[in-house]
Amino acid sequence: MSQRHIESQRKASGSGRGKDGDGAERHEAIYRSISDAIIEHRLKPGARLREDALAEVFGVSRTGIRKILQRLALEQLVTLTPRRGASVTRPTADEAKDVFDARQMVECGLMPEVARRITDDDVRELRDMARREREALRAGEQSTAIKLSAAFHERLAQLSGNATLAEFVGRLCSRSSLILAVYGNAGHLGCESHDHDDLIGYLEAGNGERAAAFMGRHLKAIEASLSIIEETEEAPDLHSIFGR
Amino acid sequence: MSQRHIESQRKASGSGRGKDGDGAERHEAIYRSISDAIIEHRLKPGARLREDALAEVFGVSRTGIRKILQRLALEQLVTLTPRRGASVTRPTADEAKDVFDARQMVECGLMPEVARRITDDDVRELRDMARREREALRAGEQSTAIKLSAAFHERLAQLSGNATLAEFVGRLCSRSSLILAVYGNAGHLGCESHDHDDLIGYLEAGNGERAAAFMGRHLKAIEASLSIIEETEEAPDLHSIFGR
DNA sequence: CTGGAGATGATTGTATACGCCAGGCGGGCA
DNA sequence: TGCCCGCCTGGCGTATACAATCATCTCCAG
Repeated sequence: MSQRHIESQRKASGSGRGKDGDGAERHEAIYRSISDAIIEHRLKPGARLREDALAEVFGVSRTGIRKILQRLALEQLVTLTPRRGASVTRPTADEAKDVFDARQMVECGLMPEVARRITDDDVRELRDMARREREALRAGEQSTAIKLSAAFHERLAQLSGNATLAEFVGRLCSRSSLILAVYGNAGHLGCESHDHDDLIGYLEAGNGERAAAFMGRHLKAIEASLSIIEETEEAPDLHSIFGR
Repeated sequence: MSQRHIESQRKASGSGRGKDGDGAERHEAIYRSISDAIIEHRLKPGARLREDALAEVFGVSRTGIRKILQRLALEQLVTLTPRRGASVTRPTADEAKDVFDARQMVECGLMPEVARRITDDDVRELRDMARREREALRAGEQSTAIKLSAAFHERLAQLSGNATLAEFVGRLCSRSSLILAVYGNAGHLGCESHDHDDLIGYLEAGNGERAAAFMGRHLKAIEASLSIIEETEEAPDLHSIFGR
């Protein structure tokens, strides 16, 4: 028992607490680690996630890993095939369309309410997020930029005051990140340079209609930038598709 | 090991298979059993769900029950408090508002697409569902009526062809059922008599706009029928609020 | 009589052990 | 030589055992 816990110490990067922490918090941290790795494309779609390996890396037993994996599966970030284990979800073209249609409906629909409720503090926060995203983009840190972009959209949804829809948008953004990993062009990242800044401007002016329309175009632009040309791929791709 | 499986036999109501089935299917069945019980108000908000008890009732070990409970928690049908176990979620007034706002946005937004895609077979199926719901209502079978009503809305969303949004609507409907259990008036059930039939009529005519507007009024009517007068209740209510 | 502290019991959280199934591989046969 | 069948191993699914924690009850002191 103790051996494992000792193992876990080396993983706890920066965590000063000597024991193994609260447990629940550790699981949350692990969940976020894996989730971030997927969203940032450090774990690519199709990558297999073996329970034993994850359990060893994070210094917990398979039980905890299984719980986390199931949560990720429910959010459709990983796919759980009955006796084959977990792997990072590889979205289909249909799913991609569904996700972006859903975002179109929900995120645009939320804009008027956001414009109505937004405060100066919120505007400041959003501008800061947009700035950091731009910086990451300019620095070539794609991983960070992708995560920040998703975070921006999610934060925006939260400002509507509807927690249920905000959570939904959060999930859609996560899945969008996966979709970008599969169908996105390398050089052409999700959100364009100052789209987000322009959007903030409309919201700050209280113009929900303009914001909604702009968000619509913004999402359409992202979707259009995807190259949804799936299937009919050669042997080497089969290799990666089937995970090994 | 075998003792437990023998125990499970008595539970498997009507299940002819001698062994313990596929396992995954059994879990799915248990999940649906609990989910249905909650949606049909046979398990009331606040009811505690002890793992041991459930494990014994369904003839599986706690491990499987935990998995199911966590899934239900992610769908917000049950609440998992850290070391206190699981209980049927008691929605707050804010959550109720969020859920109905979300339904307003998504379900109405879906109507045009549904009107565009609906087939004669779909219409037949929907009419049948509406008829069964009316019959259940007339027979005084509230549980059945509630479930059928939720199923109707979910099926409707599925007809849009967007699986992601359909799943979301399904969850919203489940939560709505919970909300009705807490804030609904006894005599005044969720969906009125032939609202659903009228809605089918608009869809069959391909009139998405009318259908969306009608759906909007339909949901508003349900929401308005709620008596969202929470808190400031006397001692006996405190008793039930805190679950024991 | 009341408030607090300790012990006890109940219940969840975690880890481990075992069984099963699928896929891979080697040998045998056509 | 090519195909098919059987074994074997790796990894998941489930159950059980253990440990930790919180609530409650009781007893004692003020």
